[in-house]
Amino acid sequence: MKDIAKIFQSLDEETRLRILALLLHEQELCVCDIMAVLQLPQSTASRHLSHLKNIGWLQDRRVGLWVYYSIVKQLDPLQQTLLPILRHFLHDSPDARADLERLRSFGTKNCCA
Amino acid sequence: MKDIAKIFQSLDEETRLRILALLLHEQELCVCDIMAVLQLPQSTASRHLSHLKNIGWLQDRRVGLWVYYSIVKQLDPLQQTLLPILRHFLHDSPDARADLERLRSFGTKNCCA
DNA sequence: TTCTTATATCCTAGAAAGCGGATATAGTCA
DNA sequence: TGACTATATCCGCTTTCTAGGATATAAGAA
Repeated sequence: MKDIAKIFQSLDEETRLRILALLLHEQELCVCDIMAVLQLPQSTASRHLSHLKNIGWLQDRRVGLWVYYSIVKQLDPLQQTLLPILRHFLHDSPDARADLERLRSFGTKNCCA
Repeated sequence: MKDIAKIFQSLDEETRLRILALLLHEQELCVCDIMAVLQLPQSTASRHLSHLKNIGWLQDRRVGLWVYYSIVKQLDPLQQTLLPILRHFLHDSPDARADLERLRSFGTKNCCA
């Protein structure tokens, strides 16, 4: 039951939902992308990403100086069940749409491009 | 997005999950049932119940001195989607099973019986 | 009205979580 | 090696959440 609560807890914060919403549309993103799109200080972006990784939502892949985060392919059963629900409900959210728009407009101008 | 986060937040606490798990099996329960089964002080039980009511999960019905809580029939879309998932995953939880067992063993010996 | 009971709310303390600047780490390049 | 960069972690501060005893409210009974 604690595990279930922890999974829901990982979704109870707007910043983390925004990160997941982005990664539901983009294969993978590096920390600097997240910082730029969500306009977060580096430590804040990194902290949320590592939280989502610890809970099991995200995996990371280091390429040189950059670290790319993506959604884990084989999620835990509850998370696997929740994923399409997140996709559906976050897709309707104006905040998530705005973030995606901002991501597109940045194009390849970011640090890791 | 804030609304979505709030719904997940209402599920990020073990006590609230235990209450929902009970109400997924029992049509309705009064506060004293919850107190007895979860072994919570009265103010704690009442606080969590009113939290779940404010978020939209529960409705209450007063009968004399007692207040019976039950799961809302027409939930908000996200909650409606999450409900069967909760049913499924909470059903497998030993904690929830233990609570149900305790509820059965109390039978009609409670305050509101 | 007064007493009793079930529930809700108040209040303060403590725990947990988030924030973001500062610092550490890891990798690149010269 | 040393300078530089992207990311992670540390640390102090603030905010948010919870617990549970104390008090208030609401309803029934005498």
